[in-house]
Amino acid sequence: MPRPGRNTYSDQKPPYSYISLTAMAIQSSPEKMLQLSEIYKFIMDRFPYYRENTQRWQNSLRHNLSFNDCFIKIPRRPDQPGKGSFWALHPSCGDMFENGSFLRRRKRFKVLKSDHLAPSKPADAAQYLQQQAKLRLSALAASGTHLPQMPTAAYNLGGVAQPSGFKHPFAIENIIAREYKMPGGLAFSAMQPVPAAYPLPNQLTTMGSSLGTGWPHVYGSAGMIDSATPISMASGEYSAYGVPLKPLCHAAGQTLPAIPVPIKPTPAAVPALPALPAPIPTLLSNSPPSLSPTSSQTATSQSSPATPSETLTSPSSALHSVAVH
DNA sequence: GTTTGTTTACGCCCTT
DNA sequence: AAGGGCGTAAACAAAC
Repeated sequence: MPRPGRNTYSDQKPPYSYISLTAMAIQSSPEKMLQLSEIYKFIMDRFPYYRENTQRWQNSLRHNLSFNDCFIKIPRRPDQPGKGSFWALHPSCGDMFENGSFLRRRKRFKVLKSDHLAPSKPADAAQYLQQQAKLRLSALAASGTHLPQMPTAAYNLGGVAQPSGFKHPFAIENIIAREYKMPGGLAFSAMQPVPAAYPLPNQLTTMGSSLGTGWPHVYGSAGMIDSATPISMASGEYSAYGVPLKPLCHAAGQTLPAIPVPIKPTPAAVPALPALPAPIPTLLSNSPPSLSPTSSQTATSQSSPATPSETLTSPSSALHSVAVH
């Protein structure tokens, strides 16, 4: 394990799983979706450890992309040929990581494969999502229920803002933010890791939000994606994905209840999702689980039957996914 | 031929 | 000890 105060961290393996790294990469992108090669690049740019043995870890990473339901494959548009698809995070996978920490998942994110309530046609799916979202929003409005905790908030309808609460030091926004928020956009020197140590995983349970100010194993680079840049959701900037809803379902052949909503719908896809707010707030800006340190600890020590994934405000909540153990 | 994606298998480690 | 998460290897297929 990397130890604090050693400048060799930079070459040591980061304490993040491939799932975490991939999620970071995807979340750091303005469009919340990346091609495989871009994910590779993100990781290699930031984590020197992964500049070696690329065959090994990239194979593992691909395995994770395919194996884990939390990643969804978004096909290219027919008019934008190329190799490979785009990868995005499943809208409901936000609570995979405890307190937003990307060290180790609390539970594995799994999409239920049988859901007779879920529509099978893309058009139906859109309506289904829309309906569910409305229902849940209505329920919320009626009850005054508090908003959900985690990244599913990225799919908040109407851009309902969450108060900025406790952010786990290993949460995506913290991990990524530390880099590009360097004054003047300075990247870390390759041979001069930041002095402060990053917290060891086993320290997490006692860590406060003030910990982990340095990320010696993380380098910035010229190739960094500037996730701090305000995300333009102008429809004219929509890029590659045709977003036929069906192909979004992970694993061909599966009749998935989960219909990943394109984070940034193409004009072509908009008609299919008429009621979905086009600009979906970014995960980075909304992901912080509105957990106080106290509540997060509670969530940690006692996994209540009602998981945070069962949120009530977003279309994604209509996606019948569940964290299974 | 290379890259991308899927699947299976195995072992290690941690939590329960 | 059992179960689950994770990392790794490997085989295979499809797309480019």
